[in-house]
Amino acid sequence: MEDSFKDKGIAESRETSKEWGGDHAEAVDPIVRFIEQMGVQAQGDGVPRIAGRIIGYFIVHGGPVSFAQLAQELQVSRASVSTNVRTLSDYGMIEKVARPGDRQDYYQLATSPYLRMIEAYLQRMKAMQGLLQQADDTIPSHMHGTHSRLAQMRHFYETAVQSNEQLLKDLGQ
Amino acid sequence: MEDSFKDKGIAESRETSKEWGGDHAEAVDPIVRFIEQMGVQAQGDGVPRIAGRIIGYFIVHGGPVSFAQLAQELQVSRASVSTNVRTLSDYGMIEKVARPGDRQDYYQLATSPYLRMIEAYLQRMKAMQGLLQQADDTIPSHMHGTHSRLAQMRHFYETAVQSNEQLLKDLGQ
DNA sequence: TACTTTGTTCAGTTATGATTGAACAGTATG
DNA sequence: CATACTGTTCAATCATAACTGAACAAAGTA
Repeated sequence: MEDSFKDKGIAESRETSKEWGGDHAEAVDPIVRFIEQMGVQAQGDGVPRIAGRIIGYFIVHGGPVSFAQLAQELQVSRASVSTNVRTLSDYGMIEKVARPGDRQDYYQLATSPYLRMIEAYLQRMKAMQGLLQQADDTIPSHMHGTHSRLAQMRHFYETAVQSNEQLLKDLGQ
Repeated sequence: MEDSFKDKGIAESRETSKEWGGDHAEAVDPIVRFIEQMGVQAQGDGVPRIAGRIIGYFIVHGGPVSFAQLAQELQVSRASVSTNVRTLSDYGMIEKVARPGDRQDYYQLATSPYLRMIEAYLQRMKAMQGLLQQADDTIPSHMHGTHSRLAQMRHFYETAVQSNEQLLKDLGQ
């Protein structure tokens, strides 16, 4: 771990903080706060909360982090760490790193974690394009209104895909 | 309704088609197929299935469609039509239209339904930017690694937001 | 060999949000 | 006025997916 706050974990901070039902505005550790917000944001984006929290954790503590550490600090089961870490790896947002003489798995943020998000976005748009193509091919051609609206929609996705592919290029590599 | 296929509804097509468990490749009406696929796609994008099906229905049958018609053709409760139609309206993807001498609510596809999708996307990205800003403001400044990663992430969202705002302009208006 | 550590898998639980039926309010129409 | 029609609201149900504990496999260590 590269930061000076060696072991400032979530679990720890939680223990020392007061009850949640407490009277008023709790002075929450900004780090815990950030990690939890990442979880919520992820949830809102249709991604598992834990995955979001893991990314948040990596943003805070960049360096290689062990599997066990994630489970402990984020207070989630090893099962959840396993599945979410795999998802995030498949996604290309984090990557496994080896540590000589240590049997544990270590992970760290990928070099360009965000590009992958765009790629996933692109992929969903392309799925939609396929769907539109198929509709265009199979729906009776005399339904002019339908085909015209399909064409309009296709144009939209065409443009959006191009724009995001450009963005991908602009973001380097 | 503008198309020649006056009343080719989903409900109807369903009734006449064979059982779902049937032996082999069912020859599904391409229109029904498209509408259902839109539902599935929507679901995958974190949008209620019914909302996706409604949009699909409007793409097929552009013209003003009545509230009751939606419930009937898509075979869903009026309650679901009510909530989803409201959501889609709020979103700006469809709009209510009046019909002289008819008490029912009619809806039609908005002029640029897709722009709104991008706008919603932009909004979520801006929420993330706010979150990052806050983290940057509150996390102790001596955590250099953290701030550096936050900066990197902020740069990403900066670029992505700009790109999508440009896309919005390109798509007219 | 027996024991520990580490990660995965899977069946079961829990949480969340979509969908519905029924009750309701408003409005027309006889 | 009574009745029918239209859309909304809300409590309850249902479906889906996140999350967990426990069993397990692999691989190290004693």
